Amino acid sequence: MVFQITAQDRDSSARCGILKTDHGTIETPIFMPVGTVGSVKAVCQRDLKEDIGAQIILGNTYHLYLRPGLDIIERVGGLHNFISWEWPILTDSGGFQIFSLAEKRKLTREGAIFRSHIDGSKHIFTPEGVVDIQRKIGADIIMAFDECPPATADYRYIKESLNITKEWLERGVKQFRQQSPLYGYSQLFFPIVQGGLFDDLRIESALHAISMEMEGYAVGGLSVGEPAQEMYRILELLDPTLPKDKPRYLMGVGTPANILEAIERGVDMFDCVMPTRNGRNGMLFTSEGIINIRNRKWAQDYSPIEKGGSSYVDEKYSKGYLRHLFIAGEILGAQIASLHNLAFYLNLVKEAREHIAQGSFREWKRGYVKNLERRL
RNA sequence: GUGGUUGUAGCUCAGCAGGUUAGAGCGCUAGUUUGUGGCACUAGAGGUCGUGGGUUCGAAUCCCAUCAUCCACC
Repeated sequence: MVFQITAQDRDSSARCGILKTDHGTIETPIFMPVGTVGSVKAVCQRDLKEDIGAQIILGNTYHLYLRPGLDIIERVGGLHNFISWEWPILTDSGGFQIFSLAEKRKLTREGAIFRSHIDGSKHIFTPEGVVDIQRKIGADIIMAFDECPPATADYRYIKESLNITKEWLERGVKQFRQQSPLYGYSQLFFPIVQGGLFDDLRIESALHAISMEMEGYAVGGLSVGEPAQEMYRILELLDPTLPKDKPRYLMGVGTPANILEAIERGVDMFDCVMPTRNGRNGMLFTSEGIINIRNRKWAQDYSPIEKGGSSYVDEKYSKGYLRHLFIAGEILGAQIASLHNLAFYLNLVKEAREHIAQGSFREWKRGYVKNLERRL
């Protein structure tokens, strides 16, 4: 049993759980900071762990495979050792990258042929190969290699794509079962549910994924441009279909409101570049709403970034100082904003956990969401 | 004092054999960002072209004067 439900909300599908890995347990619902190339951009590992309490971070198969390369990671005993992060890591398979690098890729049944964005060299990813790569990277949770079609794709395209994703999943699972971990700790394998915005394809994909009997399931292909309501609809559709006793991971989502709405619909795990990417560009998530710290109105605001915020930077530095750092192009600005935003996200899911445990999740969420998207 | 140089957006400059609403970079103002090719991207504001005359259908552009600037020589 790697996943245990510890609390179930009365009037929604929201629940709390504990996901066990050999690098530590993860309390769900959880937000996982994205560390694509072995670094959560602009945030050092000590701050991630000791200051804001990150429990698990992401790496990316596509990026790590290209740079620094597997031999370098393998020789030091895996990504944890390489990047000095001794807690859980999940690696995305690179399916999304192949999709977002559309001009340079070529999909075949065998796999995806693509060119490196770094040096133009040609590579092929197969479902088996991607499992092997993630074994070498040594992630605690490894993801199936899927095709992530655009939101605008029509039924026929999505159906075709799903056939490939299903076949690739079976091959990936087979490979995963045949190979053992390389570094003495166990690894989990999560299939990815696709199917676009079409109910029958989503259900088909979910049932197929469930038949693999893995320890957790991901929902992919959402938040790729469709309205949020569509995403919520799909989650509601999948909620009764996916096994209750396994963690559900909604890939790439999202805004604070997206996350709370998804938690209500039974999702346990999230990742998103938004807190770090937007943070680097001067956008801050606060309990009062969203602020663009570069705006002139903050120039002489000497109040803390966020009073009572959960990172030390929140009270240590003023908005006016942070604005100055951004206007001056100082790297410290990106560091402070990234840490603040991640702290906000991690605190968001922490509060969600507390309210689920207390049975007050829905009322709390309703009030909270109103403020969240407000622009200050 | 004499000869020459240069004055165009907040800054640095382009435009000058005369011709529609004078441009660029940076800066400034605001917006975008959802399994990270991003200290990125998009948009906007801002100029009596030193000043005053003149030539011309038409002047940032040609002529004269003047002011400022820098250089060289007395």
